Amino acid sequence: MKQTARMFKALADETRLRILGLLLSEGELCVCDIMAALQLPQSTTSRHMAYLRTSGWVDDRRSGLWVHYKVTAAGSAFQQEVAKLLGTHLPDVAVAGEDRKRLVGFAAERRCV
Amino acid sequence: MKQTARMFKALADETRLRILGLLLSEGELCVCDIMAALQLPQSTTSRHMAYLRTSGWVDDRRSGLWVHYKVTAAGSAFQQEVAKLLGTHLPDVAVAGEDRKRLVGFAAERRCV
DNA sequence: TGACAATATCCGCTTATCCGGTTATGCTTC
DNA sequence: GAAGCATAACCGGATAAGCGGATATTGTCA
Repeated sequence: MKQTARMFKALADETRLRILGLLLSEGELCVCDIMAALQLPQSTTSRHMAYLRTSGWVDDRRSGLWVHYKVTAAGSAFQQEVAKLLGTHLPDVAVAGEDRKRLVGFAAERRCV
Repeated sequence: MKQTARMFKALADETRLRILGLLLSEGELCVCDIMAALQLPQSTTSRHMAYLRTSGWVDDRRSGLWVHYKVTAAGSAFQQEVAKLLGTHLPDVAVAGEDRKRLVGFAAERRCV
């Protein structure tokens, strides 16, 4: 039960929901993408990514300087069901659309591989 | 998005998850049932019920001295999907079984209608 | 109306969480 | 191996959330 609460704690913050929504609709993104899309300072972004990582929502992959994150596929069956629901719901929220728009705008100057 | 975060905030606490689990498996319960099943002081129980009520997870029904709570059927489609998932997952958690057992034990001295 | 029972709210306290600036780490390139 | 960039960890302050005892509210029944 503690574990379940921890899992939902990660979803109980608007910023982390926006990040998960973006990852669910776009697939894998690097930290700089997320900073640009959500317009967050680096330290804030990194802290939320660490929270999502340690609570088992995302996996990271290092590639040179850049760290890429994606929603994990290794969670419990329950968690995967929740992720599926989030994937159908979050992209419909208005803020998520704006985040995606900013991400596209950033793609031009994007340097991470 | 804010609304979604608020909805998950209600799920980000172990006690509230236990309460919801109990309501999902048992249907309607009064506050004294929940106090007995979870072995919580009255003020703590009431505060969590208020939280669940104002965050739109439960409906209350007053009957004389007693207030009965049940999981609402009036939420958004998304919320109802989440509730369905909770209903299949929460009862499997060990603590939930103990809560149900204590509830049965309390039934004898139970006076609320 | 007065005593009592069930629930809600208030209060003071402790702990958790969020934030952004600053500093540290780790990788790459020259 | 030094410089530079992307990311992570740390820090201190502000806000929010949890807790349970005390008190208030609301309903019941004699």
